[in-house]
Parts: sequence; structure tokens; C-alpha cells
Amino acid sequence: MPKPNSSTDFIRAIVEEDMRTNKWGGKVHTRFPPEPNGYLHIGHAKSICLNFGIAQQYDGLCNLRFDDTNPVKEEQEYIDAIKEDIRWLGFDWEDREYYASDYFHQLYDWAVQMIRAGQAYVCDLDPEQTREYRGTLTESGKNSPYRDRSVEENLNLFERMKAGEFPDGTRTLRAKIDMAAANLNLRDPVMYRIIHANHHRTGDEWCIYPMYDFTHGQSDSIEGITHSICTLEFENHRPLYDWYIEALGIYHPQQIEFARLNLTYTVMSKRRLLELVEEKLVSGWDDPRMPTVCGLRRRGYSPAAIRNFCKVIGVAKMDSTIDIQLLEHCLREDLNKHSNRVMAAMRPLKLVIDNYPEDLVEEMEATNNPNDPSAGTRTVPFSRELYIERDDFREDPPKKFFRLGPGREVRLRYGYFVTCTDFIKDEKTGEITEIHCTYDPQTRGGESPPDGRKVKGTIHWVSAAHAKRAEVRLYDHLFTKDNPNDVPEEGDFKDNLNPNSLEILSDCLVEPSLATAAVGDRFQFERQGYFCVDPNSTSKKLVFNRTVSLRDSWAKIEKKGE
RNA sequence: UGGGGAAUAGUGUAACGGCAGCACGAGUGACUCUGAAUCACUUAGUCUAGGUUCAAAUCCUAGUUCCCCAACCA
Repeated sequence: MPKPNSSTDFIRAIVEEDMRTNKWGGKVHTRFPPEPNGYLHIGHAKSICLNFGIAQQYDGLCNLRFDDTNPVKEEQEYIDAIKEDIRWLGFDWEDREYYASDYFHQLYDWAVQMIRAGQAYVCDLDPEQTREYRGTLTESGKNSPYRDRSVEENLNLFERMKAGEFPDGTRTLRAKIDMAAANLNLRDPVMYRIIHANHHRTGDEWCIYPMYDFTHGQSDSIEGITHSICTLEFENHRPLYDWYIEALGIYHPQQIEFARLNLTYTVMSKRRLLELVEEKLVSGWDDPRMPTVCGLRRRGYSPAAIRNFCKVIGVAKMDSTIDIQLLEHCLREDLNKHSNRVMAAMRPLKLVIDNYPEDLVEEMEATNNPNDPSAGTRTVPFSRELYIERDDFREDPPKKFFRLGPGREVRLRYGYFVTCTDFIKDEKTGEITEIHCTYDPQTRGGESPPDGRKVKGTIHWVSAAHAKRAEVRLYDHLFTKDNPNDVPEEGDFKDNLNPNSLEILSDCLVEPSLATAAVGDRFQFERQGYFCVDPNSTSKKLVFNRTVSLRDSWAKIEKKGE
């Protein structure tokens, strides 16, 4: 039961009120109803967390139901992916896996029942005529000339539609409601249309398929759903949802609408995501830059981070756009707790410790996770020749730069204090190619020296002889605009694609403990960010994705100085 | 010239006639073997105009702005 002091969103408030008044006999039963015509994205995750979360919280159930009423768009591939994603997010529909297509026979019988009751008729208008007859937002429509056919004729025609006698688009079954209704959904909506297409589950059994509106509420009703939660754009459909259920005289669930999730620098419509995939602007549905659940998974997001995000953003009816930084905050919060630290030089710069013995290799003890003592320690080999991060050396360091520069001393994490004595520069390119240092043997393990000397900076490193080579893929927002759909006249959201959303670093060096990392493993590369092993990774060639960078206050300082 | 919704710090989200709170962001400082994390502090809000009331984000009236709807998509 809800905690006494936690505030509840408006949907949970409705559920609690219904429990209090015993409206549904104390029962809570929700459903998540995806159409299998695309991959799930983080907006669906919000809905999944809401529907499954409410069921969990109030000792109810949540069904998984595929809304598969349009055979031309739906595929088994999507069904499999959707199921995998929901499970990965941590939710379980047990044996309650349903399909709207399971109800095709029942829906057909209900359609016949409505024809008999004079509530439905077969209409011979083609799609264009249907639109003309419907009227506009401000003008009422006019009745179809076929509206007053006899019950017998309607029964006969509908039967023949089902038998496949008519080509696609030539006839529909329509509900007889009101062509003058202010809500266009009530102007004799189409219940059934003719589609001679193979359905992924029912095969060629049907050539007429029910519309969403004639399917969804009845499916909810059949399954005994109490709270049918959907997004705002279905608010206009609620009167029709209610109308069908009343006309049929069946159990009546309550539809409740909430605002869908929008994220800055992200597009969230399945249509647009499909476009990116089909035009190969991303590598696929699971491209780590995609807001799809599989994309986030490959990127290195944890289910817990996504769940917490969905909790933190709340549920309301106001259209809103969540700052992507909140998602990243939730991500870092979880990864910080659970990721082991390792060292990696992404843009390696050679560092030689001139006074360190040539053949000596020391095994330095390193903490796996300073925020989680149970994560233990590991050893990292240290030797005379190392690689550090190129960013950690400046030939001419600006003020407040705490890292390495000529004559400067820094700590090598878990290693020694080193002082830069010299550096080699390629005069042609201006590139620094090598740094020379001396070390202080009294600072082993990174300990401060007895003389109380302090350094401001600690930098990471890998041993040249022991490091493993790796490819690292750095990701940035897929779009340059916080609202990618904000385009000038005649523009396209794809005009806002960020050309630098992927940067591949192929000559990175990582500490040897990473040689055995498995696909999906997550790490913090110290001082840089969170990374995970990409499915492309092999023992020959390690590949990491940067999930998210660490917060970087030095970058802010430096930017301000510009 | 229709109908349905929604308006609270920069972004989200609470407060259900009785002290406008929380989170993220941003800023400042402390601490630090990660310029991370952590900790402390600061910043900033009720769409507008009237009205009811001892008291209004909340109730009433009128406006303004934004979103959705004219697929045989969902």
C-alpha cells in the first residue's frame, strides 16, 4: 500500500479512490498495449513503469497485449523485441500475454450484433468519399447514402466482405452514431475495413480487420481491465471507447489519459525513429544513440536507471519536455553505485619515468569502487613507460589547470608522484609525442610523501607494456537542437541531426584487467565516464561504448574562460 | 470558425480554501588519491484581468497562450 507521506500522481489518486469506494471490487488490473510495428522507446518505458508499477503497488495485475489489428504494419520481429525489452526493464506479465487478434471472432460477433441492433451498416463509399462526407472541424458531415440499408442487406454484405468478395477499400462497416457530432470520432466511425493481407498470427483467415477504436475497449473489457491508461491523444477517442462498450452492453473499464514523454535533443515518434533506421542514418534500432530501449541497453543504460527516471519525472496531463540531463543524472546515479572503476587512456600520450628501473613491474592495488567497499580491489601493473591522457598535459598550462605541465608534479592514481622534466614535440605538426618525468619513490601507491608535499591533480594511466588496445565509441546527442522537430518551413527534423554524434577512437589503451570483460559489462573509466562492452567486442578487439561522461567541472571552468 | 485537453522557478513535479515544497539544472564554497561522488549554501515560480473570502495556485467570471482531433493508422 502507498506510503503515508509520498505524494501520488493523479492516476494513482484515481486508483486509490476507486479502492476506497470499492468501485472495482478492490481489484486493479492494467495492461500495456503496444502495437508490434516498431521497437519500444523510453516513452514506452514510462508507460510500462506506470502500468506494471501500479499493478505491483496495489496488488493487481498487468497484462501484455499486442494491439495487432493492422496486418500491413505489424511483424513478429517486433513482438519478440518488445517482449525482450519489457523483461529487461524488469517487468513480468506471467502467462497474461494477449493479442487483440485473439479476439477477432468475438469482435466479429459483436459487429454482427450491432448490425442486428441497427447500430452498424455497410458503407460503399471509398476512402476519399468517406472523408468528404465526414465534414470538417467546423462543419458537420452528411449521412452516407448507404446509411439506411436494411439489417438483412447489411448482414449479407458484411458476410460477403468477410468472405473476400470485395477488393480493399471498396466497403467498410461503420457505426451509426451521428454525422453532426462535434467530436469527429463519433461521425459514423469505421469499425471494419477490407485488407487482403497476411496477418502475422491469423494468417489468411481474415480479410477484414477491426479498427483500433472497435478493438481496444472491447479487449480491455474481455480482459477485465479496470484502468485503461493511455496517452493524451486518445482523449478524443474516449467518447467512442465508451460508446462501443455501452452499445454492446459489456463490462466497462475506465480510460485515463496522461501526457506522453518528450525529451530534449530526442525524437520520440515511432515514425521518425523508423525513418532514421530505414535511411541508415543510424546503425539500427539498437544504435546507442537511439532512445529505443534496445539502443539504451546497448549504450549501457541499466534498467534501474530507466525505472528511476520514470519515477522521478512523474505523471501528469501537461504536455512537457524533460531535460535529457535528468535522464543522465539518473543514469550516473545508478552507475556510480554499481560500476567498477578502471583506467583507460583514450587519447594516449607516452610518459617515461626516467629514474624508474628499466625492468621493474610493480602490481599496484586499486580500489574497484570507492563508494562500495564490497566491490573489493584489484592490481594494476606499473612500469617505467606509461600512457596518460593527452588532455592531462599542457605545454603551457592555464591557471587552475591542476594536471601535468613542464616542471609540474601530479599524482599518478595508485602509482607515484611524478614531476615533468621534459617533453618532446614534433616541430612539424606541433604535436607532443612524449613526456619525461621523475618519480618520488616515497609516494608509492599514491600515498602523500613524508614531507607533507601536496599535489592538486591526480591523473590516470596505463602501463605501456601491459595495456590492451581498444576501440571506444563516444556518443553525443543525435540532434543539435533541443527540439529536433523545430524546423523552418519546408524543413525536416533530419536537418537537425548532429554530424558529430558519433566519434570513434580506435587506438585507446585500457588496463589489462579489461581483457576478460564480457559484452554488456559496465565500468567507470576513471575521470572520464561510464562505458560498457559493445556486442561488437571480441577478445582480439575490445570495443567500448561511452554510456555517459562523468560530470566535468574543469570543462566548465575552461569554457567560462574562453 | 467546432470539439476535447493543459497552464506553478530555466526544466519537470507537489501543495485539493490556511507557511508555495521537492528533484534536475545553474551558481558559490568545503572535502577529495577520480576537477567524479559526497556535503553545505545560493538562485529562481502560481498565464492575465476582475470577483468571492479573514484567507485563493486552489472557488467564480472573462480573456490569453499552448497541445490534440478532419487515416479504411494506433
